[in-house]
Amino acid sequence: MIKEIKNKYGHLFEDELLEEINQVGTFKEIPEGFELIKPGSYIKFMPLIISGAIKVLRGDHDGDELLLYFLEQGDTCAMTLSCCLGHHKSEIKAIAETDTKLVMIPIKKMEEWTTKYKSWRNFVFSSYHKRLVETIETIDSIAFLNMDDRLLKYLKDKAKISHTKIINTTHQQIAYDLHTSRVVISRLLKKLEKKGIVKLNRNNIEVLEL
Amino acid sequence: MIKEIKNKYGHLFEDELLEEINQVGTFKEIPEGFELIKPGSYIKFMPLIISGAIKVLRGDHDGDELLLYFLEQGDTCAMTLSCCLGHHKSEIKAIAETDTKLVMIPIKKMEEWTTKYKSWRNFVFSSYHKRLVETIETIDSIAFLNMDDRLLKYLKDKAKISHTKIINTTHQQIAYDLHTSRVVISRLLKKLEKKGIVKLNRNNIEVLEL
DNA sequence: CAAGCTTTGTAACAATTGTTACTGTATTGC
DNA sequence: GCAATACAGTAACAATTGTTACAAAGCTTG
Repeated sequence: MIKEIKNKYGHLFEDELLEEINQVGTFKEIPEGFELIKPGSYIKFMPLIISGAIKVLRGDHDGDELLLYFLEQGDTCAMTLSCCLGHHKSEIKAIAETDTKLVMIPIKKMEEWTTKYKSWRNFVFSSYHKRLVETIETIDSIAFLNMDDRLLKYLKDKAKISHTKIINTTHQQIAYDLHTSRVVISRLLKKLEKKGIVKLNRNNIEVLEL
Repeated sequence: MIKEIKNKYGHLFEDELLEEINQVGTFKEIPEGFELIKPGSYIKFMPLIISGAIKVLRGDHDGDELLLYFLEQGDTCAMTLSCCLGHHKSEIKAIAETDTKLVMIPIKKMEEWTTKYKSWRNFVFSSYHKRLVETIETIDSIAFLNMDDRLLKYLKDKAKISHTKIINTTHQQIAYDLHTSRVVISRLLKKLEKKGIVKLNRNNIEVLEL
């Protein structure tokens, strides 16, 4: 494990901290679609992402949901952080977007490390910052964009995160992520196809313009 | 100054830190409507709110804007925090919602204190957490609620924050905060009045049901 | 108080998004 | 292969929100 951690986090953390991560962390390989965090559950571990991608959604009481942002290599989940440090319930849902490798850190170490390592503190602060900025960008999309532009942005983000132009998903799944209906997505996708921006197939969408 | 800081922050910070705040902080009284943070500007001080309230908005390039949340006594601005620590530009706008008293902390002290004081670290973490949660709640409103419910929530929040049932504002101002048009707000307010939930006057709205 | 400005009310209409219903076509499981 | 299921296309319509336009009422200032 130490090699992969060093590879992805070596430029951030000092050797001593890397060694501690190696000691107390648990390496995990998560398959695409696996639900890492369920709304309402208590979180006992904090994930450091080695490779792959995780999508983080807001889920309300009625089963409505909405994509907040994606996490990539080098990221951690700020909601997890604050749930850990504040011992709150999770207000979110996290699902592996692709096959993902990560290291689970017991929450107990978190507080210890914030005291002990400056690099860890900076990492935590910068994670919070990134997540806050991304959440606000999500607000931008919902508040300032029409559904067609939100859809296009969603497709581009998804293509970027999984490093492919071909997105394997259904219209219904997109509808869930954007909190709208399947019919609306089908309609707008057809419009995008007519404009030559995407190519539609069963269970997959090819983004032609990136 | 020390008395007011101790009064509002005494339960959070140890005496030594309170003393430092007293030494390096600048006490300020801000009138209602004063623009504390402009989008695109660099921030050099971090405000600790003693009393009053500040509203924080997202402002995009085209002059579109949207209310993110209110800050109250005991709060600080997480965006400021991360701007300070990360030396980023502000992506937001902050305006005094009521007459407000606050202490401005030079950003240089921030990092020093995160190393030195555990209580300060916890304060910063908890501020981030609160802001992240509130930002996500704002997403809930925009994504899951219709404009009439958003409007009612806005009115109740505003009444709560300024400790009064009577809100002094114009329909146009509400429209800016909720990023819609004045006509829409007037229309929905009239509906709320017919339902007996609010009473409308020129330049003020009385919220009857809290 | 008269002119000008701000604020609010309202109607008529447009655009966007949401809903229901029904179709056809792939895919899966037996 | 056949039935069941999942997925996508489309139309027709409803609801919500946005836009334009104009009138009336209240405040401000000379």
